[in-house]
Amino acid sequence: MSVADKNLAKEKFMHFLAHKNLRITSQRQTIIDVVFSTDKHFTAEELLEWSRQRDKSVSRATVYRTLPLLTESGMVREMDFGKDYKFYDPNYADHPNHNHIICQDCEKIVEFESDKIEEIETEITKRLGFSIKAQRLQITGSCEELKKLGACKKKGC
Amino acid sequence: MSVADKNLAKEKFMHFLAHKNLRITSQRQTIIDVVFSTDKHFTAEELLEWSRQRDKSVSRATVYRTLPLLTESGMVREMDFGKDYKFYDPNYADHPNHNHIICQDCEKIVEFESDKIEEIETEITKRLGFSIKAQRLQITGSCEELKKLGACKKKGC
DNA sequence: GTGCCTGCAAAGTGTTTGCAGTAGA
DNA sequence: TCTACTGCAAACACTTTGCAGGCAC
Repeated sequence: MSVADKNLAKEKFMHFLAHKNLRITSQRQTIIDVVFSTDKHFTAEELLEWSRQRDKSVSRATVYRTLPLLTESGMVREMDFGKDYKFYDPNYADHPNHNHIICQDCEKIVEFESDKIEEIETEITKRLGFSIKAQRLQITGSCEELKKLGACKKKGC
Repeated sequence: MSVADKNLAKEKFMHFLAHKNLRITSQRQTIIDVVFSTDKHFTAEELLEWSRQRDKSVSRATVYRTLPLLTESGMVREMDFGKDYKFYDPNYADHPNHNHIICQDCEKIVEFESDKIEEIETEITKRLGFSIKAQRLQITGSCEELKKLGACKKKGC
């Protein structure tokens, strides 16, 4: 995702806030700057840490209160791999149809797209009568390092 | 899943316990009976409730300590839909490749199978070099009742 | 000035665990 | 007998919330 795209997403989010009569406080500004300056997937705790590096006054509560706004706006996607904590994906705005594979050891997350998912959706709609709101294919597996070495050197790469 | 299949799964699980030198206590027996007498997906809390109806002495701790054994044996599958609690699927032994669609209102869960998922897995393995351990395609949508009435009458059907 | 927003700390929720007594094999 | 197993309650980890003061607009 290019810098220009990132800035566009950021701007859209600002509009989203304005539209809902929500204020752009300095803490929110910091959090937004952080989110829209990375491609990395992150956890709430990581977002707090990164934000505090720029502005000590950002609190855990504000991070947790801002994350739902980010997901509601569609600029960030929440991901749940069945771990205790959730991951957030800041690349969602540009690629709303991608899915994820996570390494079971180092938790490296790789994105991918596949037309076949849409095909499955069509199949489901016809067969079961559900209309589909959201779909997420989340795959757990071994990255190449884990396969070769039996363990990954660093976590959360 | 037929009654015969259920009993087979139950028997397999007993073997699994015996093989690991684990005991069949009366509480475990109750939990096992409950699990292998339903087709329904359930939560830990529901399993506790149902078990207590048969035997008051079953505690929450024992339920939580037994669930990992059930999943480890392959007779039950753990499912995570991003809700606070996990669901467990007792129909996994017979249909190890099925996936789930959950209604966003009443949380009704419907199972389905599709060859396309395997195709996606093959694609991933080739393209990204990951080997796949587990996959969960989780679809959220509206069941027919929700589509027609705008809301579902009962939750957790 | 209005009321949304903040940090703090306490509360909440699903799940796990230490302990001392219990019971299966 | 020998230990795995049990219930209980406290502990846990992540997330949410009540409150009193603060700040964007």
